[in-house]
Amino acid sequence: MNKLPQDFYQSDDVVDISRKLLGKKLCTFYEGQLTSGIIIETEAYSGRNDKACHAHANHKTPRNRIMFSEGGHAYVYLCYGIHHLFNVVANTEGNADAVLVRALQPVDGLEIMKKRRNDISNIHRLCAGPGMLSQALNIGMQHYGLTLWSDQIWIEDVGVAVPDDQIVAKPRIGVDYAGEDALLPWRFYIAHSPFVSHK
DNA sequence: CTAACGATTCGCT
DNA sequence: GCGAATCGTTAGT
Repeated sequence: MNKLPQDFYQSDDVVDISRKLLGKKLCTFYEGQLTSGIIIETEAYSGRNDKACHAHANHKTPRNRIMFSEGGHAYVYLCYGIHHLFNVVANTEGNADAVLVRALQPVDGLEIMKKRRNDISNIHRLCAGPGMLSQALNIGMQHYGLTLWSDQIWIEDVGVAVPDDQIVAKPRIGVDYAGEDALLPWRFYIAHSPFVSHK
């Protein structure tokens, strides 16, 4: 077990952190059960200039307050009243950047994750979206604000190196409301992976 | 206090 | 491909 150190998250380049999270392993431990997956797809959000970001123009609200903390915390929120979306808080205190984790290649606790996902049979669809992976790993508001080296949720370096030419950069999903910022190529995924989300 | 709306997913056509 | 589900957050009255 080799959890990422806090300084991994404290760079002021959230796009770089977003790319570097590809190939890392996101894990949760709940009721004696370990579930995890390799991060296949991410999106970067910047509080400073990015209209798609919840903390756009550094606007702080009760929901997004954890984004203003130092990097390495979990930012979880409820979307469409149904889905919990998991983000990695980045940068230093007062700089509200975050990385949305959008897809995983399932690794540990396959049967448990399938059960949580209503006995889905297609392994490629098990964690192929931000709401899906949260359901599979049982990520919820109980994780809001936890550090990513805690005992309940954490991210490991498992020695997987994703070469730059294997990283695809595309515009982010579901942020049409952000105007020109919706065009930024801040969605990243591992080329040819069958575990990537799709609209 | 009220109302509009999502960083989505699933089922049905 | 399309539309419903579903409710906390947010901004405005």
